[in-house]
Amino acid sequence: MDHRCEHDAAASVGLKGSALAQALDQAGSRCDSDGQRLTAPRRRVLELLLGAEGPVKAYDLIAAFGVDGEAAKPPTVYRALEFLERQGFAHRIESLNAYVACRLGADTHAAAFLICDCCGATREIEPAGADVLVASAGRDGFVVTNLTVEAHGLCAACRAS
Amino acid sequence: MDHRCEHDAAASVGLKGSALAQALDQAGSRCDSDGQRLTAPRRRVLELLLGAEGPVKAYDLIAAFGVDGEAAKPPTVYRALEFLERQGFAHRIESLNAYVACRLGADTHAAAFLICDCCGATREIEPAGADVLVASAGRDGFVVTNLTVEAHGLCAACRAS
DNA sequence: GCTGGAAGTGTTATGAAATAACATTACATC
DNA sequence: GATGTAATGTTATTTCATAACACTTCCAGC
Repeated sequence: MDHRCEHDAAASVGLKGSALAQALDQAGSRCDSDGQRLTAPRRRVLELLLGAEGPVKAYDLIAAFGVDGEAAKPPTVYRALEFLERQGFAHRIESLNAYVACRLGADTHAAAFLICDCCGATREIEPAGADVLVASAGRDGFVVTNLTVEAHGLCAACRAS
Repeated sequence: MDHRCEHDAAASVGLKGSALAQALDQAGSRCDSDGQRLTAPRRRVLELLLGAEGPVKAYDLIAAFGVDGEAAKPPTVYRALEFLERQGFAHRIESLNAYVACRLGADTHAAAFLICDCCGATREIEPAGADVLVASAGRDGFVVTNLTVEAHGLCAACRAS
């Protein structure tokens, strides 16, 4: 989204150094125990997402992929993103065409996002009220397998200024 | 979304003839009283959306725009869509990159969608539980201006077969 | 009725996002 | 070490959306 203000509210701080390494190792372990493989490109994309301060566009990942500054081919990154989403390590934010590392750590889960249209800060939250919607849909015979909840608006910091 | 089954569940029947004309006139009246203009291209795009049986891709609108079969230029349709969304006559479905006419008639409102990944049927519903989410966000100082809720899954018909 | 500004449209071109298709390589397991 | 599956590499293309600028329409105020 377009940043209309100058606040650089870093809602989710990017991981660095040992914290980053630890998060990656955790992801690796979880893949192992799930019979999945956190291969090099997948690990690299997750690393980029975890290190970022907010949602990242696919083509920014593509550009940043190579440690030497060399870009990846689009399918490389899109495949990795698909895997990371499937495993619950990352989420796609539909209304931004962007991707974030999952910050709630739990297993595959429904996610919701608060997206400040002013500073761009994006916070992942538990989707309050989702159970109500799923139940309501269920009464109509509709089974929800995947739920997208994205709330745009203004964060506290941007409202204050 | 890809239709994986053969059900052609028409969740929202496309309007035709006098029903369509009436819906368009109603939209025109509401624009008048709101100081807005339902110009020719806007009216045409709304007509296409109302006549469709489900979500429509922007480039399908572009292709179908000319009554003589001639395509429109992309900005023509995208501008019209932007207007229709702003006025609450249409919604964009982020997870499909597609657009639908609003079926709930009310003024600008939050919308939610149940999208069957099998037959493609898409139903607009009142976003049950949205109040909970908005309230929850509000407690954190976040003011929601726009809410996207899209539930993917299986509709009753597709589950049955 | 002229005029000036805002809103809307037409048009060309381009940018951004995502995937199709097919060749090749890694990896487990038998 | 043969075999099948999963994952990756690579080229090309398709799909989705907007930038930029010229032109027209509409209407409020003179």
